[in-house]
Amino acid sequence: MAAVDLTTHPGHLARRLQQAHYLLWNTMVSEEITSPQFAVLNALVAEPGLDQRTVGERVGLDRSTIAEVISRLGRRGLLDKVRDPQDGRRFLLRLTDDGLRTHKKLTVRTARMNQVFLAPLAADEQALFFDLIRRVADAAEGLRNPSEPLVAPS
Amino acid sequence: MAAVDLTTHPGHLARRLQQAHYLLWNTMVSEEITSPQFAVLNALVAEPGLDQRTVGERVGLDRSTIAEVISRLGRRGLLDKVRDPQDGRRFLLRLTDDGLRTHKKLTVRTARMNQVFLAPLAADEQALFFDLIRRVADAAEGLRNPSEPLVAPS
DNA sequence: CGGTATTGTTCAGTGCACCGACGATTACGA
DNA sequence: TCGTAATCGTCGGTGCACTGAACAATACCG
Repeated sequence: MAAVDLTTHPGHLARRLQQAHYLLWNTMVSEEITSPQFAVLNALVAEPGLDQRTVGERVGLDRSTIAEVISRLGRRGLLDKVRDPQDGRRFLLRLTDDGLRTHKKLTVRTARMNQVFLAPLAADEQALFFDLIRRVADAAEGLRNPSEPLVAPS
Repeated sequence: MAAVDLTTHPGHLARRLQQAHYLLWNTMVSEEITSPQFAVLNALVAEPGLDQRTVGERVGLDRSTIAEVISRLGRRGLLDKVRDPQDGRRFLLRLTDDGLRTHKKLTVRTARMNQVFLAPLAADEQALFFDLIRRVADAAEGLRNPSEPLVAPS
């Protein structure tokens, strides 16, 4: 009697959206490399030599998760992990040639997939779609670290 | 050099949105009951006596996942599982009193959480937000079952 | 210089999400 | 009616995602 309409719940919609994306990715992009794995490859193309924690920050994954993703990519020979000689806590990450090739190949397929995924929306709606989701996600992430200073403390 | 801007990738945004929601849920709604678990409770409030597969269909989870979620809810004493006397393959699911109480309590908190989550958007933007996400998710789900007939075969 | 705090990584535990394969049960058709 | 097909649930395997705790290395401060 007091049941709720889940289609007005952003969390439920977000989950369904991600699942839909997951399925499309699997059929149109790759069954081996997942979307989060591609995000890591992409971050390392942009900034080679990052450490794990920073990569996680770039793609939005916590320490534990990023460690697993990187371990899988390393096992597939797509990246190399070297201890930082300047700071023995860090591992510096760098794509292998295979990793670079894989990123290039998937970039093309990902673009095609995004077109199909967003096909139900007109061009201006797509821009809105990005804007709305980004604003909600950014705001919620901001709630996480209320202590994050916007200016450096004097 | 050929790195891509992930903020224009709907899949990446969807993942970030869901993560943001997950965190907010954990702090504002419940640390015990998760959002998918609440979705199952809600489906059983609306339609008591459903079988597992149908519940999965209602909330958008496949058989394996729904089995685990239901097993957890059963372990917590929130629902009962009874073999269908009419069809020995099925289990009929029904909330316990505790399950009903839990759903009621979480419904209130979930509404509050949704308000906070969507606060960055104006009212008309929220409606748009729902509409755009729903359209994309529905279309992608449609691609899944191309054999799904829109009209009953004669 | 030495002790404490911070930082980067790992590990254990829980939960969601998919696929493919399997056994049990029911439905359908020859 | 009897055998094949479809359906429901389970199981094993892979991968994402978080928390909290442990460990090692570095940084900072008295």
